[in-house]
Amino acid sequence: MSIPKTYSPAETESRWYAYWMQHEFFRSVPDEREPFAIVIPPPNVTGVLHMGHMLNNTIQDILIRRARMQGKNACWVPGTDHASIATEAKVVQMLREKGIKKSDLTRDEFLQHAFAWKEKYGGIILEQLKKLGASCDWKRTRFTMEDSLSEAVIDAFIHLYRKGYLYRDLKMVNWDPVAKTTLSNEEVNYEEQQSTLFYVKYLLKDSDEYIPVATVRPETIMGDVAVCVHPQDERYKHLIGKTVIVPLVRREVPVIADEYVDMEFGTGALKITPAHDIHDYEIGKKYNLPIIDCFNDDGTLSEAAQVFVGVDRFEARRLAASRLAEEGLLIKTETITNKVGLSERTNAVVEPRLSMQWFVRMDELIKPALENVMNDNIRFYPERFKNLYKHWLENLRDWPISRQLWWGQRIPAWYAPDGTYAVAKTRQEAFNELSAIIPNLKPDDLRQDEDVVDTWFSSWLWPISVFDGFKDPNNPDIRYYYPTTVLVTGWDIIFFWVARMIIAGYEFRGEKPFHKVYFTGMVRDKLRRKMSKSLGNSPDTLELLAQYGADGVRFGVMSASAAGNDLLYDDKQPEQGRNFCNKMWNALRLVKGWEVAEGNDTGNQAVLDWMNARLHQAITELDKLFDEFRLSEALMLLYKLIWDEFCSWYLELIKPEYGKPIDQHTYQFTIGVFDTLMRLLHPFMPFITEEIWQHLAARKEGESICVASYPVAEAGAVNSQLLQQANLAFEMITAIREIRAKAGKKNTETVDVYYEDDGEAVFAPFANKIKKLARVNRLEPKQHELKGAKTFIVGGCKFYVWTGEATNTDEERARLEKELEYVRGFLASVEKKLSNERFVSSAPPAVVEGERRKKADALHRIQLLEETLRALSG
RNA sequence: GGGAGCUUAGCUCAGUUGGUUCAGAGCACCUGCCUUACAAGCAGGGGGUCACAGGUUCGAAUCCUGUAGCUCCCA
Repeated sequence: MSIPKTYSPAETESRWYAYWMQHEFFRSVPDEREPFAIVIPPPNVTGVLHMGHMLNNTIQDILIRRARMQGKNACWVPGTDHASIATEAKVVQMLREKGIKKSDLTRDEFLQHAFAWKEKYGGIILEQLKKLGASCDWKRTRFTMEDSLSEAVIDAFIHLYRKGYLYRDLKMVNWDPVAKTTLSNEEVNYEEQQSTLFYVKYLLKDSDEYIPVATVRPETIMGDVAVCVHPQDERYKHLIGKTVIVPLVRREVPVIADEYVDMEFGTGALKITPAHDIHDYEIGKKYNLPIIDCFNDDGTLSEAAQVFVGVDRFEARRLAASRLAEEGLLIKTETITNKVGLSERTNAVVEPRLSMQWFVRMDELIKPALENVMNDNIRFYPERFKNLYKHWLENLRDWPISRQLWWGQRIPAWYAPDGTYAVAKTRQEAFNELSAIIPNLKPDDLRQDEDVVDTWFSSWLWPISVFDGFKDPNNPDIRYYYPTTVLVTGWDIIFFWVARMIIAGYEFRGEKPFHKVYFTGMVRDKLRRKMSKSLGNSPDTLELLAQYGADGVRFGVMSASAAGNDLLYDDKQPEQGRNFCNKMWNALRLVKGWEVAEGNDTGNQAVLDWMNARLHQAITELDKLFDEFRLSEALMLLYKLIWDEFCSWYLELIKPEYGKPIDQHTYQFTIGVFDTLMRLLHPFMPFITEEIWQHLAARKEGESICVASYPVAEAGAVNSQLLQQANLAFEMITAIREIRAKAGKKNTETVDVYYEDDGEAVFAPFANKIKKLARVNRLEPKQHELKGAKTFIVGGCKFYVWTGEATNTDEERARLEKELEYVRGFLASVEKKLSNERFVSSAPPAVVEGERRKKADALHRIQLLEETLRALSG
């Protein structure tokens, strides 16, 4: 049979993915089996596959494929998130390129464009996930803005409103003047910047005296309503209660005193601008000061500012500074470093702004969410994220959910002309409610809230809404799959999303949304920088998949990512994965290339038994690693099992001589082991394992490794004595090879090996295998003195290797003395322990016994080494 | 300012309830090999005072305290 020398993944992967889809192996419907459900963290519809997605989705696929093979009813629900701000920004830009301004469109027209855009581009990332091998039930694909899920959002809103958890309030919010929308605290990034601190004179009314006020924002002076000093500040104490003149607008405002002021910072006097600073707002509220909002929603100055009207805030800052200087009111300037909030979406400097918003009151809602994570009812992997979660929940503020956008679920609140409002599913319902209290109200008088809700207000319902748990709370899907088994996501959205899903789960269903949460780390580049579009340090994922194959890439991202730990990406990782594929491919070529002979008398039985024992030992270890979500360790274990033990040892041990056939018994066993190995590896590397598995035996149409049974460990198969003997035999082979290599022996040349006493017991079942792999001609008991032979000790026995020429005595002596020195040092440390009475009396007996054995071994080894040295001298 | 985490081989990191010859893996490096599955490979090899200083313990990479450096989160 002719199989190409190098494995090429591209064609193989698309062929098998199509086969899997055709046979609907990933389809899941409720039945009597145990469910194993995962809901995907829905990627942004505007998104393309990046490294984080690959890591995250590979992990989900590993868990779901393994569960499927274990006979569970595995259901992985895919979908996308409508991502209000990001998508609206993208659509606005797309329209602008076509010469259409958003402001020229009605809301409905805009939404039509947006949905058209989503239809065209919104599925790209899901197609890319297929290239990665993701075994989602694609028939279940959901979208957070499809009708059913939007209805869930509205229902949730109404539910919370009726329970008194929603309220409207004027609050200081983070305003993005570019996107013209509010941002949540989590969507603001703070960055250090160099800023100018302006020292400005606030003149006292009818006096030449002034209070110096330091500010980095002179463009907000027009909104000043007071100057505040510390009540104990000797510099200003006598001015409290007097009136000062606000520069530029010549407004008369009071000097007030509050302990909030830091006497050390700046001049110790603070200008109070309630409309543009959160702390000023609090102080303003405390002293009943007016609010003067001097900005428009796009960051330009408003009529209320009186000066620089229509000018952008940063330009206004320059203008204000120079006018202050002209008027002689600028004392000095200073450069300082301060932190400035930037919008995560548009990178615009965030403007604190007072706005009427809908808020979710969180105090009651968080209670079950906190309790059930802290008591491990929902388990976090790694556990340390519990701390972060707890800290956040305990310091949580109310959640502002209004977004001044069109793309999203519109808030179901209807306002009558007098401002009275009702929250209801439809205009008619709202009208029914309001007309009862407002005479002569007509349906058309009602105006629906212009805002949509925050995207997270829809994605927090995801584990419920994908199973239609709002529309039909008792439907078979939600009853079967909910709570889902595990959620896999990056720790960076533990607040945005994970915590809120848990809150929603308990609030809307009275039950947790998932049993376990596995947090992945962030993917970073070699310089430890988080991968991001703006840095351009993320590799092109599609190119990676094409270059190394999906299996290679999956291996690469998994091999270096312990749970919750960051992954430092390097091209070496998928390269290693690709090489691994090639290694397995060539093992297949070897096995399939053998001619098989009748008959069972093989001389391989000990090797087969060893391989079987090792295989089942490994399965047990793997199960344990999976239980603890130690996936990268599980993968490394399989890598070594396949490469080192199956390929390097096992196949070499049973490989027939060139041109000779292999016996039926060994062949069948080997195919069986190979099959088991492929099934164990399949969740990690689905494509190549399917390809090889299909080659190993004649399979029927419709058979697939996807749905083959996952191997189960047989405790009885683990023969520890045989494992021990094999290890000694391998040690011998390595020792002989080392001597050969140092002696410069060619592969075609053989050596002779002799042993003393009961040496045969060390390697008995593997004698002929040692001869084969170490290229040994004679392996016999030592009959006479062997002057000049090299020696090694394995399993407490001494072996002599005769390479055909006498060894260099000086070198050999030096080597032996070095080893002797090490063993003596080791012996000393063991004896020290054993001579300590408290060790002998308080350590577990097994440990003490182990130390005694070590001592005996060391003594024996020393004796052998000393003998050898004497013989060398004599 | 408050909190969390990290420091183990040249690099990236495992190391679970303290105890087996426990100091490991991968990559990188050195030497020799195109040995009829695989040079994307084979065989062999070198390399670490487990950040530092104390403490607990019969026993510490592992537990505790402190110090230094780094990273992240929150204010």
